[in-house]
Amino acid sequence: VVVRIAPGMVATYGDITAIVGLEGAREVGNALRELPAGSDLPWQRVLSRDGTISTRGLRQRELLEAEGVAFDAASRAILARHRWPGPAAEWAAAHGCRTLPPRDEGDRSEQLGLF
DNA sequence: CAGATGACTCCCA
DNA sequence: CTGGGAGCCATCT
Repeated sequence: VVVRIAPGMVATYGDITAIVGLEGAREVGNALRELPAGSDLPWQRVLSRDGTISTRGLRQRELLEAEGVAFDAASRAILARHRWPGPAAEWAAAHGCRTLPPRDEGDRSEQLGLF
């Protein structure tokens, strides 16, 4: 599922668990922690519920900023703008996963850059 | 088997 | 908005 997250987009641990519909959010983190050093899997696109980074050091933030993800003053990724909507219905169905519930209008208008 | 831990979340004061 | 505390669950002592 993580591989499906497009560059510049992010998902929360909870999003991933909801999509796979099995483990608890912590297990997603546990799984990602086991990734080998040079993994090509976009692990950096998975964040905590509030958009903060759980890993230590600056590595994850650097990778995200490099692909265009913006952070606020409190070091939280701007979820309203970069949160991944979830897998397409067809893909989810084909892989035994669930889709994410639609997000509210406030977030949507942020994504469209309205002001 | 009891206890501690952690790349998690929620809820409440 | 913030901190604390309690659920949560697979792993590891």
